[in-house]
Amino acid sequence: MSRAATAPTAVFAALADDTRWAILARLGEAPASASALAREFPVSRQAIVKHLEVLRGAGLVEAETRGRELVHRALGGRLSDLARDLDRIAAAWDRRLDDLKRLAEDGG
Amino acid sequence: MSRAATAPTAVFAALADDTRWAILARLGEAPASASALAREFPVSRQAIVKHLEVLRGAGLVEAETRGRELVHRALGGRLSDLARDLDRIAAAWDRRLDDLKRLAEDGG
DNA sequence: GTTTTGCGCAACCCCTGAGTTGCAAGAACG
DNA sequence: CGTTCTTGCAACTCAGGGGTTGCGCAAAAC
Repeated sequence: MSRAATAPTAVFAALADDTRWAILARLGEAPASASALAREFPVSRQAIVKHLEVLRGAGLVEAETRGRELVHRALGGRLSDLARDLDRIAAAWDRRLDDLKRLAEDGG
Repeated sequence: MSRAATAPTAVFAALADDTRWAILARLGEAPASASALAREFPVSRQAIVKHLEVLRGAGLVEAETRGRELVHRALGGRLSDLARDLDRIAAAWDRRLDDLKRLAEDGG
């Protein structure tokens, strides 16, 4: 229970960009290298590289050297962890909201 | 099935800021007005207002006029929807990864 | 061995967004 | 009515991040 369920803003920041999300989704279909992605996306290879670094930093992507290429693949683990946290947080909000409403009705 | 499970980057962007997340978490505990939040957080009221607008735009917060105050409260709905989507996406990634590995082993 | 092809580093541009201050207006309460 | 509290709009600053280009280098490919 030592996971940081308090402020997952770092992962959110990694997911908050459209290009980056597109790259991630693409890697979710099949692994690819930066150069390969640069051929598929309308941005430079360097832009792709930066995005991949961010994604790797957030634990959403893993890289492996294969030949002279650096192949990246999407990891579901971090994302499903996040999903679990978000669900718990959302439930807590709604529960507290209900408590407040109940108090107001009982008290009025 | 018309929900945009493809690119939830808008909601992510709303959640990607530490201050904004803190405000949202605070609203999850109990509703509050912008001025009230400005007294609790080390930023100006205007900054709070901007954050609240972003959160409202993302469907994470709802506002209601109460007396002369505008009271905001956190909504869990959007967040749990997002959690569901993320979980499905993560599962798809891992499934595809397994398929690829299986193919590689069978093929080799 | 020469020519691709892919990666890494660095410098640079530019726009967005977080934050600030200042001021005007309107509802609550004395 | 006057004061106070809260809200809203506007202009401004400033750092960070997405994107680009250029160059050098190493590993494959031929």
